[in-house]
Amino acid sequence: MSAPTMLDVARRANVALSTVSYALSGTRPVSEETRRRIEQSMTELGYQPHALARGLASKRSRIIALLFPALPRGFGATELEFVTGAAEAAQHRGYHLVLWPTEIHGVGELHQLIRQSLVDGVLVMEVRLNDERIELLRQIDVPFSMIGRPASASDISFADIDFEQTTRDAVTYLVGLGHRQIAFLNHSEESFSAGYGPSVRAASGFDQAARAAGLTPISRFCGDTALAGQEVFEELIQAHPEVTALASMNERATVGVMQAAASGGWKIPDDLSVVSLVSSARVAEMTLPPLTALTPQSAELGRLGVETLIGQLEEDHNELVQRLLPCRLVVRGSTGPSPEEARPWRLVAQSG
Amino acid sequence: MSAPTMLDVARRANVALSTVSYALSGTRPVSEETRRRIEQSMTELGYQPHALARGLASKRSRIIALLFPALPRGFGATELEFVTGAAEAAQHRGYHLVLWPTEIHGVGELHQLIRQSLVDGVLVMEVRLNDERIELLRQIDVPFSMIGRPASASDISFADIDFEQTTRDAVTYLVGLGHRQIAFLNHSEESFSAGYGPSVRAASGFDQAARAAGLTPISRFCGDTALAGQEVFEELIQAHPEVTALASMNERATVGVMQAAASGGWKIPDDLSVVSLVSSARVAEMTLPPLTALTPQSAELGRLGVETLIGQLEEDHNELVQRLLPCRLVVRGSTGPSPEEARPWRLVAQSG
DNA sequence: GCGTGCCGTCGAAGCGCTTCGACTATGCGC
DNA sequence: GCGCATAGTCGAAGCGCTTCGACGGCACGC
Repeated sequence: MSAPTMLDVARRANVALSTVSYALSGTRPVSEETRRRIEQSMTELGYQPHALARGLASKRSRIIALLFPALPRGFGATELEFVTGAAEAAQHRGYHLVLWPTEIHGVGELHQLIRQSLVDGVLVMEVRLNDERIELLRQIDVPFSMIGRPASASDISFADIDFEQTTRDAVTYLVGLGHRQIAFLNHSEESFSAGYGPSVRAASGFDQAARAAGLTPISRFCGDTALAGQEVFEELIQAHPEVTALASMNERATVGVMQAAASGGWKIPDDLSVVSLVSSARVAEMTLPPLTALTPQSAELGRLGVETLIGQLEEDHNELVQRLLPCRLVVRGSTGPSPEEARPWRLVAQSG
Repeated sequence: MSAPTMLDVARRANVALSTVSYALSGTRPVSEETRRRIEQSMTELGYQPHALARGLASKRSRIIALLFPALPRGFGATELEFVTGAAEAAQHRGYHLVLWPTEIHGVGELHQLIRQSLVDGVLVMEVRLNDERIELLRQIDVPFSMIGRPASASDISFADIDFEQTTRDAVTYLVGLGHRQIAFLNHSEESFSAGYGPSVRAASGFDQAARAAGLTPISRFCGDTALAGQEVFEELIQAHPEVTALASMNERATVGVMQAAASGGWKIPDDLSVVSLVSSARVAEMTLPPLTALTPQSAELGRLGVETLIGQLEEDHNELVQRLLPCRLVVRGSTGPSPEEARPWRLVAQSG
């Protein structure tokens, strides 16, 4: 009453066991007639190949590991979508995805896990600019790919959000609405100095885009709390009352900004436009008005990461795949035309 | 240059292959001296057992599947914590966790996956009150356990949030602050009628707790958007201006409520206390003031689910484990004493 | 007509492990 | 002193699959 094996299928179809294997894998030609009998025999028995046996014999488990930092800060809907996107893509390609939280017991344990020959390759998430996992994987010589990327990734495959492009898109969008005084709200200065990729890349994208548009870049670091956002906003409008638009990389601070703005009598989007960068719909829809946001194609990134890795595993030419995906702009209620454009008296009042 | 096998270890230690196996598993006694030699030989070679071979021979893969609905309703930080908690627990027990998104291709595919003998057991997440996956798993006769639970789970192991207790805790907390007019904000009426567990259970918990405290339960259904929250709040204070506290199961609506309250001139928590049920810290800290919340012990639930399942797999007595975990109250800025208590003139004004 | 090649199939040898049966050496009861 | 359990070890038989080498047949070229 246990599961049927390949031998059962073979007997029922009156062929050798190996022929069934060839019919299944296509490794060697099998006549039309024989293939038909084998397939019928398989469906009749409800045969499913035994994953472990297959893996042991072929030395390819068709399992890939998803490496993610345990207890990460700010793990949210976006990251979850990476995971589900990756899992779906893997399933689609006939692979399985195992979850390996790391960094609790350090990188040594990772080495041991890989030596168990359970996985064919590794997909690394939440890659930091300087990530010891990457170096280790390279040394072990296991196929891997990343979602995100370290500072120098010249020879590794990855899929990542295009933070610079995303920031430029935000600026372009705001400039198109007539805004000329645009502020950029980043994560904390600590995370920036620590080389947190998104923070660094978005900042550079902003400066670049602002200069290209002939604007003076105004930037602020800000802790990842609503309260910090509130405080930074107060300071910002003190220092730059002329600001009409804000592009924020910092979701949690953004909420604080909006509430501070509201209690300060600023109407969003009439007096101030706010666009949230790299922000999931889930968060963007949590505010009033809902945030115009540049939303990462997270599931797509997860999918890409898996595809890239499987490509490496299945082809021999082992080509480098590096993909940067920009975020998609979803206009909601938090952005509108520049007040200086819509209500030019403001400009007059200021210059006067 | 390939990985060392058990045979390599055996030769180096001058013992039979099977002796190495016994030393490793403890299945049969091995003398102290022999064990020492074997262990030394293993560390010298950097031996790691081959997971697939072990699984094939022992008929136990030490892999468990985590089943979760793809594109589920409001998959957020809480659910992600289930996953990471489960993955960590599995790793800790020497198991691997594979991710199986389901329901895109229906339940039939699940059956096929299980027949591949890749996994020893299944952990089901986001269980609905009437969940076909449960019935299927039971038929296939594969060990499984759940995070969440269907309507009738008399004979299945699970770990779930204690929604009823959580709601009672919220009411008790508010009553302790002097509130006597407490409203309950649920998810949409559709999800309630569809038998969405949290919605149904929390509602019953609220009615029960309110009656027990001698209060008249006031409840509202509400769509899962800030805007819907706003509208429901307007309607609610129209119908029940006496309300001083709100317990909400609906995170997204809660945000709308708070903003509507703010623009209506209500001060939180002075005029209105808000407590968010089954809400992650991540969301609770996104508002101003930050929300007092009952936060689920998500990682713990994931851990419990895995432990329960592994227990089933490893012991013979296959005992039933059903655990309900209440949420933990974290007081933040959105709750305070009842205004009627703090400022009794309000009461006078109303009665006059 | 006979080599040459390819098609289609078979049998057997692993993949690296677990586990069973068997064997020896020892200790124990009586 | 003999039987009998038990500790400690070994060899071999799988687990269910992939893959290699081999072999018979048929088509082709010349």
